Amino acid sequence: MYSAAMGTNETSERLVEATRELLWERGYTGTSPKAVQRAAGAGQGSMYHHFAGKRDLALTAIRRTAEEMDAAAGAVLEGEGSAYARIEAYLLRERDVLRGCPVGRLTMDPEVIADPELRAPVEEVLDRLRARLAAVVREGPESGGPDPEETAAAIVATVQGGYVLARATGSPAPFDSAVRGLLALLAPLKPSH
Amino acid sequence: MYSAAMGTNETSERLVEATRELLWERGYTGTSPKAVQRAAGAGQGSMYHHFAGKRDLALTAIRRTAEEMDAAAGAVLEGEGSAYARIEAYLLRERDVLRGCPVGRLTMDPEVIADPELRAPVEEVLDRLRARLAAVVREGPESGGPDPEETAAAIVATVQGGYVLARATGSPAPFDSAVRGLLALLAPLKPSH
DNA sequence: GTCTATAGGCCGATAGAC
DNA sequence: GTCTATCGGCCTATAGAC
Repeated sequence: MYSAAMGTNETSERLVEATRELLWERGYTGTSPKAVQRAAGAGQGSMYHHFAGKRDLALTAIRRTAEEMDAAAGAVLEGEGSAYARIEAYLLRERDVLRGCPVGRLTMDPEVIADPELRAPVEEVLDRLRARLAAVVREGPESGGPDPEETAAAIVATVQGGYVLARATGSPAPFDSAVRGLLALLAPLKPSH
Repeated sequence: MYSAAMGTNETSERLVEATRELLWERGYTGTSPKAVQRAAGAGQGSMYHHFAGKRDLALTAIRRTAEEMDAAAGAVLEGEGSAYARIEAYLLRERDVLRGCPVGRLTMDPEVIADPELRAPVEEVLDRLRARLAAVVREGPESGGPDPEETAAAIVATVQGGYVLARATGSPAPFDSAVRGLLALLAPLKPSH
C-alpha cells in the first residue's frame, strides 16, 4: 500500500501519478483501471495489490491533487505585497489553461459528486481558496465596500469559468480576457485608491 | 430521421430529449446508447433506425440545447431596462444551479472537445453570449472604464465558475455569493452613477 | 419502424500461480 | 509484488427478421 515515505518510482507511485493525469484529462467516469495500468506501466494484479480498486486509487489521487493546489494557492496568497498585488499574482499565475482545473473538473463528474469521500477534497480545497481570498480582500481598503466573502467567490468563479470558456474556444484567450476584466473591476482594491 | 416538423412524442423526439438529459447529467463519455434507450423507452433497433449512432444523436441534442440557451439569454439581455438591469436580470435568473450548465458542462468532456462538430455549438453559444453581454456593457456609462469584451468574459466566467463552486459544495449558495460579488463590482455600471 | 441476435472489445474485479 | 486466467456485464454497433 501507499506510504508517504516511499521512493518516487515505486509502482504504486506511478499508478497514483497516472491516475492524476487521467482524472485531469478524462474525469473519474472516463478513466478505466486498464488505462491507468497502461499509463503507469503496471499490470492488472499489480494495481489491485496496491489499491482496493478504481475508487481507492482515485481517492488517493484526488487527495494529492487537492493538496498540491492548496499549497500552490497558499504560496501566492500568503506571499509578499499588497492585497491587490497578491490577488493579481494569483489571477495571473501561469496555468495550463486548456487542460482546465484538475480539481474543478471533477465537479462535473456525477460519480464524484455522488460520493462524499471523493467529493470532500474538492469541496475543501475550493472552500479554503475562497476563505484565503476573502482574508486578502479584507486586508484591502474600502471597508464599506463589497462583501469580502462574495468578492472572493466571484474571483474563484471567474477562474473556474475562465477554464470553461477557454476549452470551449480551444484557446486560452477568453480565460485571460475574463481575468483582465475581473482585475479591472477589482481596481478599487488597489493601494493607490 | 428527425424533422423539425414532427410531433413531440415521436420516438426520435424522445430519444433526443433523453440524450439531452443524460448529456447534462453525465456528459458525452458517461452516456451510453443503452442508457438513452432506457430513458426514452425505445429499443436498440429503434435508436439506430433514427440516428446513425451515439455521436449523431449527441450532435442533435447538443445543437438543440445550445439553441435553447441562446434564445433564453437573448430574451433577457435584449429585454427592457438599463444595461445594469439587464445584466442583473441575466445573473439573477432562476437556474438549476446544482445541475450545472448543460452547455458549459460539455467543455470538460475530452471527446466533445476533440470533435470539432460536437464542440462547435458549445463554442458558438458561449461566444454569442459574451458578445451580447459586451454590447450591453457598452451601452452603460463609463465610456473610459474597463474593456466591455473583458467585462463580458468575466461575467460569463463567473456564472460558469459559480456552477463549479455550487457542485463542489452541494449547495447553490456559492453560486449566489459569486453572483452577488460580481454585481457589487459592477455597481459603476448602474444608471445612478 | 421496431424487434431480437450476435459481435469483439472493454469494464471493474477476483482468484490463484509464481 | 506481479502475472495470467476468468468472470458477468456493459459498450457501440451491425444484421436481418417481422
